[in-house]
Amino acid sequence: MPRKSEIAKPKASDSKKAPKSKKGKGELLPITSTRRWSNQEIAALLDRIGDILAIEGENRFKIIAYQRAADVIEHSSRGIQDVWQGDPANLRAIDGVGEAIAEKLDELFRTGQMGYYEKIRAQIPEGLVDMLAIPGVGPKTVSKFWKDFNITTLDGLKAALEDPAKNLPGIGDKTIENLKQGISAIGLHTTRVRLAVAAYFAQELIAALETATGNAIKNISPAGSLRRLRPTIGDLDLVVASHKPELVLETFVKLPQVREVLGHGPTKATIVAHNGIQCDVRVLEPERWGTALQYFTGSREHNIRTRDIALKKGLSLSEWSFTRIKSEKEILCATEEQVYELLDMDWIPPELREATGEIEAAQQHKLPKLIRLEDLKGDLQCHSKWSDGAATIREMAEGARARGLKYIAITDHSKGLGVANGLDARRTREQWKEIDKLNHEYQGAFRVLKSVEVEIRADGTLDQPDDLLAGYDIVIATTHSALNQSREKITERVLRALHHPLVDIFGHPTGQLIGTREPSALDLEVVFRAAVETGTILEIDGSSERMDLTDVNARRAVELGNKLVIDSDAHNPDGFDDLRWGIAMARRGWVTKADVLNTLEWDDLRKRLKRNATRA
DNA sequence: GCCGTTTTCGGCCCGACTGTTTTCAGTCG
Repeated sequence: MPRKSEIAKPKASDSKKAPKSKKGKGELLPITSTRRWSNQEIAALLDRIGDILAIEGENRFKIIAYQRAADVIEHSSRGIQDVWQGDPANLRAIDGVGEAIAEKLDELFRTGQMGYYEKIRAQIPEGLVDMLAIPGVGPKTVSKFWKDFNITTLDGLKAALEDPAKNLPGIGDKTIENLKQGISAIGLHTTRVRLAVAAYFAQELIAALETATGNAIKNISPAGSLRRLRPTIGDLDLVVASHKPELVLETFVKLPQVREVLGHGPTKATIVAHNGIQCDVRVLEPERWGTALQYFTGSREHNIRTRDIALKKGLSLSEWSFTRIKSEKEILCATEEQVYELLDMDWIPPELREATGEIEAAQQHKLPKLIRLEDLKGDLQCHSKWSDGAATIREMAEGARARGLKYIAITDHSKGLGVANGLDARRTREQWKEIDKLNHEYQGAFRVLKSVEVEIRADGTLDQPDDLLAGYDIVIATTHSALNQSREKITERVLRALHHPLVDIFGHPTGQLIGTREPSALDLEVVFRAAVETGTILEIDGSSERMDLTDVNARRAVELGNKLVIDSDAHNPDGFDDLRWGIAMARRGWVTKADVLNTLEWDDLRKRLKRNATRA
């Protein structure tokens, strides 16, 4: 939920110095030439404008307008520059983008410059925005440093805080201490962790808190971006229903996982755990569970919209309750369903609460029926000891069976990927014999598919000959090397593979590794259209490091008519549990069961494959 | 700066916690 940690890393491939807001050391621009702008960069630029305006003391609603536009653009499933198409009027269709911002973005796309930004950034000292990165320091404080004390840089502030002779009226000892700590902590609390890491840690904290508080806790749930299953999590939010909030919070801040207590009041506490994850806990009475959980799940923008709808119905909505504005009478909601019902909406799955159309859909009773984990009948990417996996094919099959799956494709790597002990033709045919034997044993109760994760070479050719590719049940093609190719080059390379008649699936399309490797420069819009045209299926790789396609990309792909598969990319039997992260991305992307082909039985799925369609 | 099933003007979500300028502004979520 926190605005300031929602800023995704700009694409490394797109710019050397990308716009950044609130995160410190964010030298912005220079904007010098026309090029392609990622949504993240545009959002960061608009946020930056908001920051500057805030320091200047501008009308706060103007600042909010820039922030909201940034938020919408960042969460958009389409590249804003693609939407633009040379006409600012196209940008006006984006919620939160009006005439003024549309004109400014138009100028940015046409000229590579934004005059307004250049103008306002020249009005304040360069270093002021960097100081916003200090936790607890906002625009008013920065403005005070500047105007009252003539402090305009982080280093200047640091020196002033250390200087006993420096008189800083209005800044007490406690604040000075907090500022010193805050400066040294810049960047420490802003790293987002992967969804899986946050989810498992939340489980651990919840178990510890429940054990330590006896029966004081009536209900407890993750909220915030974790409950919405965003690919990465900034802060961990937990909501607790209890009649003993003091006891719960006293216990919480003393848990062994806690490194530092940042705040501790009667209903709320904030801590930093030893693993560096910041965690907020809120406690309310069980009678208020519905409004509490709804509010803390967010997103921020979803809440603003829902509260606005409440206002139009004469109701004020907070985490505590609804309140009739005229009579000041409280209406308590013990469930989230009641909250949405009072707003005349269907209950909205948390994964959709990003203010990207779910509210309108819920009002019109047109929410999609999202895919569920139990809808999956098979997994079309996993690995065995034959390449870089840790288990035998039999062990993998048993792991999948234990989770209710009916088939898996063993997709050990092709030989070009030397690091992964890739298979050549001879070993491939040996592996097929083992699979045949296993399938014979299963007698139809389970099926192991002959498959390969074939490497798409830098020039777009495949790493295995066609006669070998023709022998598999199904083939998934992926890129692992030369991921830093230019947009044109890597797109052309992938298109070549999509047009290959024996490539059934294009796996983990962008090659991203969350927090480690940015997505490739691939033009997904072009790739998605080509996949539809060629009948190539796109993969959501659920491995918690990949989650690729991500939510917005999956949504766009389905909008364009693509079919998907959701795979675990498991390298050991427990790896099949990663299917849940793939499902998370799919659900966030509004994906339904009908969009995902491995919800089908193998016999039905087989008929949908390109290799079999083209033969028929 | 954005927006409209009351509005093209006049609104814009709501509350917790902290520190200090002791009654509330600033920040955060």
